Amino acid sequence: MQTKLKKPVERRSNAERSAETKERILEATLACLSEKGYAATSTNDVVKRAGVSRGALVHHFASKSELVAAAAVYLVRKRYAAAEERSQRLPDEQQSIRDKLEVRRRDYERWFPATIEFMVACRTDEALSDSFAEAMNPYVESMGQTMLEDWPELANHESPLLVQYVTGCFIRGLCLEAIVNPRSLTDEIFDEFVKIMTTYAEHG
Amino acid sequence: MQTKLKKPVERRSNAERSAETKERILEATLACLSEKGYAATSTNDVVKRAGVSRGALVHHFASKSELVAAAAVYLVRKRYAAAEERSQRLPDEQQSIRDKLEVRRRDYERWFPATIEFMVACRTDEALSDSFAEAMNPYVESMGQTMLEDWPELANHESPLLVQYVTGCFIRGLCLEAIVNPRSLTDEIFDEFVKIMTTYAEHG
DNA sequence: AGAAAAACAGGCAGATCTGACTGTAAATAC
DNA sequence: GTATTTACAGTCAGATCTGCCTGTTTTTCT
Repeated sequence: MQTKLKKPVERRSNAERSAETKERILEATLACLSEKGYAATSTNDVVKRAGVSRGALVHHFASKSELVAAAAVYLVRKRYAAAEERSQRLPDEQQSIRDKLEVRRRDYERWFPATIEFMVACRTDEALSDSFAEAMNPYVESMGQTMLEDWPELANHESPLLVQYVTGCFIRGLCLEAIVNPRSLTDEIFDEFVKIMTTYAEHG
Repeated sequence: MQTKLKKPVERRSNAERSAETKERILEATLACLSEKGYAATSTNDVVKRAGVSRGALVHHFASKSELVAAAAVYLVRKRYAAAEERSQRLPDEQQSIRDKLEVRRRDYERWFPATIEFMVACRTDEALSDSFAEAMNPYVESMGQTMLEDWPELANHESPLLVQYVTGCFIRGLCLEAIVNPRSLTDEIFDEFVKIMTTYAEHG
C-alpha cells in the first residue's frame, strides 16, 4: 500500500510536531516584525511566512497578543542562548575595552530590529511589558554575575553594574541613531565612546 | 436678523480656519501616538480626538502616511521652537556638566513618547524616514553651531560634535531603558554617566 | 484495534479601517 | 451681488484583520 511507504517517513511524536510548528510560527513572527514592523504585521502575514494554516496558529496561540508575547520571550531566550554559547567559545581575558565594547555592539545590532519593536510596543501594552520583563529577568540577573569575569578592570569600581547599564543605554541609543539617520557617523560616535570609557577606566 | 448677530462672532479668514483645524488634527495625532502608539492609532481615533470630521482630515491630509509624516515634521518644529525659546531664557554659562546633562535629559524625556514611535516607524517606512530626516536637518545643523556656546569645556576637544552625539545616544537609550523596565535604576545610571563625562572632561 | 485526544486545515462572520464620494456652508474673486 | 473656490461634514464601499468554528488527519492511550 501507499500509506505504508509514506507514513514512516514523516512519523513524528506530537511533542515534536507541536514544537516544530510553534518554532516556525515564532520565527516567522520575528521575521515579520524585523522586516515590516509591529504596526504592519498581521497574523495572516505570519501564517503565510511560516507556511502553516490559520488553524495551526490559533491552536498554539489563542490571540494575537499572546503570539506577540510568546515571540518576545522566544527572542530573549534565543539571544541569551547565543550569548552564552559565544562566551564559552572565546574566553576574552586579553581583550581590550574596545574589543569588548565591539562585541557588545554587534550583539545589540544583531537583535535590534525585532527587539526595538517589542520595546516600543511595551510602552503602550502592559501585558506585553510584563511578559517581556519577566523573560528578561534571568538575563539581567546573570549579567551581574558574569560581568566581573568579563570586565576585571571594574573589580574595584564601586558599582560595576551601573557601568554596564551605561554601556547598554549608549549602544541602544546608537542603534536608534542608525535607524533614523542611516548615514550618520555611528562608527565615529562609537569610537568616541570607546575613548570616553577608556579614560574613565584609567582615571575613574 | 439672526444672521447678523451670529456671524460676526465666528468670522475668520480661510487661512485662519485652515491653520487651526490643521493644528488640531496634528496635535491629536501626536496625542494618540503618545498614548496608544503607532500600531493602535487609526485615523478615526485622530478625528474623534481632534473633534473634527473625517472630511476635514482627508481634506488636509490625503492619506494616513501623509498625516503621519506631517505630524513628524510638526513635532520636530515644535521641539526645536521650545529648545530655542528655552536657551534664550536662561543663559547657562555657570551650569555644571551635570546641570547641562539634566536639561538635555528632560528635553528628551518630554518628547520621547511620540518621537520613539516615529523613529521606529521610520525603520520600515522609507517615505516617513525621508520626511523625518529632512525636518531634523536644520535642528542637527544648528546643534553644531550652538553647541560650543553651551559647552565651552569642549572648546579644545578635537571633535566636540561627537561628544554631543554620544550624549544624545546615551540619553535616548536611557529613555528606552525606562520604558522596558519602569522601575530600573535610571537615576543611578544617569549619575554614573555624569561621573564618566566629568572624568572625561578633566582627563580627556 | 478502537477510543480519545491532540494537531492541524480552512472557511466564515463581525468588526474595523481606509480612501473616496456627495453634499453644504463659508470665504474669496470678480 | 454673483460666481467660484475653499473648508468642512458625513456616509459608503472595498479591503483587511481577528477570533471562532467546524472538519480531518495524526498520534497516543488502553
